Amino acid sequence: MQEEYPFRDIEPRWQRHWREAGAFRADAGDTSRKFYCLMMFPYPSSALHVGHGRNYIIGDAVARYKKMRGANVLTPMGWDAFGLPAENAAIKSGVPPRDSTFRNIATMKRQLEAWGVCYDWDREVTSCKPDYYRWTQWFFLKFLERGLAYKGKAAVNWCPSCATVLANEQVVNGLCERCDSRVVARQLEQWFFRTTQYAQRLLDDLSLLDGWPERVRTMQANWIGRSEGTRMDFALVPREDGAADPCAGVPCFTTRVDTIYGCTYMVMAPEHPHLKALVANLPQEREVREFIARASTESSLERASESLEKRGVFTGRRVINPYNGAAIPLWVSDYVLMEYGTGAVMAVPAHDTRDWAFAKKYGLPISISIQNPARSLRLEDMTDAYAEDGVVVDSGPFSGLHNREAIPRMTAWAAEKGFGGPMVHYRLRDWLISRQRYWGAPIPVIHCQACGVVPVPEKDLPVLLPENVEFRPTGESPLARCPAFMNVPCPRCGRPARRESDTMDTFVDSSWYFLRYLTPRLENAPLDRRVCDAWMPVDQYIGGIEHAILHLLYARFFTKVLCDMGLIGFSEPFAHLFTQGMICKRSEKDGLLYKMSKSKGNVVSPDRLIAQYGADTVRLYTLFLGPPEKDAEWDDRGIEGAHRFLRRVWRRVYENRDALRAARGLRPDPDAMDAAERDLHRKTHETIRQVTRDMEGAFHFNSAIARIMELVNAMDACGPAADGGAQRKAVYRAAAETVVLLISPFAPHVAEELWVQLGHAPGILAADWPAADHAALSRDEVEIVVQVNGKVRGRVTLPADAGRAAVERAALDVPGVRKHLEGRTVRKVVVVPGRLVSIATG
RNA sequence: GCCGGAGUGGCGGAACGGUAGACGCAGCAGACUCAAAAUCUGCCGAGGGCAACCUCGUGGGGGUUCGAUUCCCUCCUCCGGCACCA
Repeated sequence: MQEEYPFRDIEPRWQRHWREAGAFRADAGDTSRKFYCLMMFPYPSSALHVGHGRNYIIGDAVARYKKMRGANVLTPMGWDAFGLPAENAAIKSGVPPRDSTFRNIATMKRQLEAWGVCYDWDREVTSCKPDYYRWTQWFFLKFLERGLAYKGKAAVNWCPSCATVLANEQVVNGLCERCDSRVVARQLEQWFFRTTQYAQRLLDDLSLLDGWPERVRTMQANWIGRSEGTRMDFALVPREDGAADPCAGVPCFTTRVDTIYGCTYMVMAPEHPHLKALVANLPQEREVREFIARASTESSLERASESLEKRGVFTGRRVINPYNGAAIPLWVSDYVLMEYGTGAVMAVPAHDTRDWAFAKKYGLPISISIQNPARSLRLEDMTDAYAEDGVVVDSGPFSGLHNREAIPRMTAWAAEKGFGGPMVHYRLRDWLISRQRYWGAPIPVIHCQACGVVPVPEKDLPVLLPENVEFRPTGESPLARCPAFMNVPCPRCGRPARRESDTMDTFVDSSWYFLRYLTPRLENAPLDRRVCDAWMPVDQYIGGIEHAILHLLYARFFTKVLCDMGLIGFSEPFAHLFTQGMICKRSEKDGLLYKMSKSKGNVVSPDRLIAQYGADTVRLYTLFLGPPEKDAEWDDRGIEGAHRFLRRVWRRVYENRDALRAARGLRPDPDAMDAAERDLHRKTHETIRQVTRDMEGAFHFNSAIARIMELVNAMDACGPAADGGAQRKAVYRAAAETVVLLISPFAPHVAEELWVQLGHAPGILAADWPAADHAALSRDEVEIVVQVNGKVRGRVTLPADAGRAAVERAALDVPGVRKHLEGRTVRKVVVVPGRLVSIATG
């Protein structure tokens, strides 16, 4: 054994040991004590930085801890390997996406290994490999069969500068994430998954996810955005010229039907499908068409900007308020959105702020139909809409009701009269999965002149991505310019046909990878239900908060669909979710804190730090930074402290090697200990208790590590002399072994090495996690704090079993306490056994 | 605007309603050393006092309690999510 901590020698050696021993290979057969520990699989972008590391280090610590607790742990890893960055790199550098992706995978795999993070690599999955995306395509076909996949026209995010569509998450505040150009809407034929069909179940089942952070559940609930209200049809006043209309009426949705008697006009979105027909050949047609044209050129950012005054024009048409029969004007304005509700709203300026502003601007009538509790609302005093609750007034048979009471009654009335009724609306929209991009799973359908959209027969899967494709960004999928790919006979009629050139959103790939890990090499099916049902749900899922909505919602949706199809027997994929905070780093330029990322140029590579300090130091520091669910600031100086600590642990074992060896087999005997030994013995077991609590609870590894540091500090106060007593050695050895065991999930290499140095067989993962001995936690004497009027005025040491009366008597007798009681009468004494006495004076 | 989360030393952060600041970083002093590094020891919220000690202190204000960083009300600030949502 060397005096200096030889991490450069230890770490590669143990990494090889774990790999060769298959230390992380799960026992596929026995799932009675199964623990599926999953980390979100990464996108293989160039290389990992220490910010990424947090995710893997947390997961590895959990997996190691669970193994020591005797669980059959499954920790697989794979690659979310399709995606835009590889393709953009190909446009820039000419390196094919496949090449750069596999090169990046090799780099990241090496980095993970150097970190000492272990996986069952036999189960590795790579979403861009045909044996994986074949099944992604298969799921698409199954969705298509069940009517859950469909093609429809939709507005997509279009970046004019990159000449491509962007995913929602690539649009930041209306700007392209990469080039900061304004994103505009474009109408394109797109493929969708019908997520809206599952909106209610996705919402309801959130209540089953009590192992999820509350905030993630809240975010999902907000995203689904269930809103209960009323639907009603406004009949059109027929045209004077007698011309026919495309529809009999205009449906609209409201959550405030109680205000309907105050409705003085109606507003349509510029994109409303019937709008142009409604104004055909009217004097207003020209103005309306100009308005529509102008609205269509605006970016969503411009349209949504609060500062922009809402504009609108009168359509020349009127509609009938179904409640009171009033004919009211129909306007078109950009403050109404086609994508929410029905694309038309009833406007109640007296009780809606936006309607108020619009009515004021265009001189539209305003009419009060809800009174405040004081019944003091007067139109001439109002400076804004009254949107609060109140009493319904001037509303026919509903006048006099409280507005909250009126809502169900008025809704029922709509149903009774047949012009509307209750309606539930969701903010959630169908999932747009088309991408006009090359580096994704091709959508497996064929377009035939005669037969229309024809699914690729299952036996022809996978639809392979062609190689040697040109990547010029033109807005059309690169696949469309690849004749060898595009031209195929129609599977139905045999005539020449063309393949779909869009590929699938990469979130489709990541919606089922956790199932593929369970039978990664299965050839005739994507999964095996028996194996899935035995291992699922994932016991602990660990990933970044940035996936709180998209990935986690899509994966839940997929799981429910697969469950409905009978492919699996459970409907929620992730029982416990842990979302770690981001690692940030202060910018050298402006001194501000930014998320560590390549684009911000503030990344810290693990490679150099591991070379200089070792993986255990980097791991320990990463976990010690702060509570893992919170963002943390990376400061290179702090890493010295972690290294110093490991060096100290190493040296303590080295310095005391003779005593430690001599104590093998000796058991600490509380009856034979002196006071210092008993303190260390107690500290050892207190540390076990506290660290175990941190591991089981909120994963507060930072405080777990602090506890272990305290134990090492305590060991220094009770060092064993080479010729010292047997008890001293035994207690010290027990403390040292405890440190090694407790530190092993965080700093596994040094723990493995010291475990062997302490005379154990290699393989600390097979050792039992220590258990706290309650007898060791007890004390003969306790220090009691004495408070007078809430302030600490003294302490007294008493036998632990002293009775209340004795404690109180002793407390009142402490000199510092007596001083503060002089001239006062004791009003009340509270005794907290073993802790304190609180005295209140009159 | 709505919904979450958070405000504690110079810094990261600890504290089942019970001694606020554990643990670490940075800093200061000392030991060892020719010297430095490493290591070890001590100090390290603010103010007052020769000292024993005293006062203040967990974003502000109020409340519950013998006792509040912790529970309740209210306000302020910051961060995150959603947002012309009808």
